[in-house]
Amino acid sequence: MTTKPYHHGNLRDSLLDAADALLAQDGAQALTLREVAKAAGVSHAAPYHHFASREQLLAAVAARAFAALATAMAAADGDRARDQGVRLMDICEVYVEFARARPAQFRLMFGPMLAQKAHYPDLKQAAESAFHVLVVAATAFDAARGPELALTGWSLAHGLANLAIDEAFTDLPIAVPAPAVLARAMAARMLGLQGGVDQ
Amino acid sequence: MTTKPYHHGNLRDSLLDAADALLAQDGAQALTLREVAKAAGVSHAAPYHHFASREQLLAAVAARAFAALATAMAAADGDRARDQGVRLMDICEVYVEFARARPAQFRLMFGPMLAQKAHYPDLKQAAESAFHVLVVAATAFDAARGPELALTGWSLAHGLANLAIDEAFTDLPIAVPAPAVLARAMAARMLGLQGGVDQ
DNA sequence: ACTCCAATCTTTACACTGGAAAGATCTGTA
DNA sequence: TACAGATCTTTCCAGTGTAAAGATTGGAGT
Repeated sequence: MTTKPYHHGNLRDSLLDAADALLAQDGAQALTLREVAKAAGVSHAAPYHHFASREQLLAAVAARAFAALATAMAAADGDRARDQGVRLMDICEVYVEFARARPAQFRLMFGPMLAQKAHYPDLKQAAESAFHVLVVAATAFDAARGPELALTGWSLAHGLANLAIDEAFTDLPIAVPAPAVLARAMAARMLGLQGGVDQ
Repeated sequence: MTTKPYHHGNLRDSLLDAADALLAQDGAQALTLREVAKAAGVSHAAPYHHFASREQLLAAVAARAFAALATAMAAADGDRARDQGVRLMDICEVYVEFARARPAQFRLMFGPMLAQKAHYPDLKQAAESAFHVLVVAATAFDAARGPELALTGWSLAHGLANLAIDEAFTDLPIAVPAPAVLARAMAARMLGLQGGVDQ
């Protein structure tokens, strides 16, 4: 039998992984440092040697999630052969689907807990690198209106993503298409292309 | 000297008021039931005779905030003489400005804490009544595309509001107009009107 | 090989939180 | 006036984040 070593060896990453897993189950609200520590197989105070506080741990988790989002958005933008407008629609769809696939992570990224991102430089930079993908794609579509399109597209995708995972669209007195469809339709309208959902 | 009565008399509302005030100061994260009780001048267990849990108290606060938002939106839509498109732009602007004026309340309304609104019927109804104002205004603007416009406008305003209070627009490598200006410009583009921010 | 230091992890302790339970006080109604 | 229910307080408990101090380990320099 292999006796457990005193030193974990890779505790920092293990804690982040454990927190990620627990997050998906119960949401950030119910995430406990002690549970994270237990899941990683260490004592409840061990995390403090890698993170100054519970918030810092969560900020690190959120930073990793932002990196994943940026990667997914960049992948959607990756196929340079396609039409530029389609690529922007793809980015919006990926954004919304990311939120729907990882609602707890998405809420953590933008939620009130880490609202003052200025306190977490790494987190802020990770968030900006994701936005940067959108700015570049929007500028490629229309150099003059690029920044405005990026802001509008971000707002659109962000609002849709939030409302979708909050289930604000369920039991509404009007017919609502699937989020992914909505994302493409809204993006198309924003770009001045045809392709509205109702035609 | 008037000795304090054993019965508070209007504790439920006082608790909601106190919670509202504390919310604006420190955010929902830091809001403590015991502080709320102290602010209302009662013992720390008194709130449990009016709210089953901390979450229920916060849900009630959020429901009141939704009612206030619906009122503000209805007021923006109130002047029936104006152009229908302008009224929709007004609603979007009011939505964003509400979030900026009461960020903590706004985050509470849509945040993860009360994500499963199905558990709080009053809250859900209050949220839907606010959305209803938008649906009616959008349908008045364009009967056929009303629902789609309402969903798009809501997503747009909601995303912009969230990003604005998260200060996601600060230190961005592009020039960003004031949120209220952005709200009007985005709404105008969505409606197919002129009035983009860059012209 | 030995020493010593710094990093890593554990143990112990504390203040604070949300909530349960039981008792005290008041208010309306018969 | 008696009493029943609503309202509020007191007391208590488990769980949480975090601080502090001690135990264990690996590695660098001699």
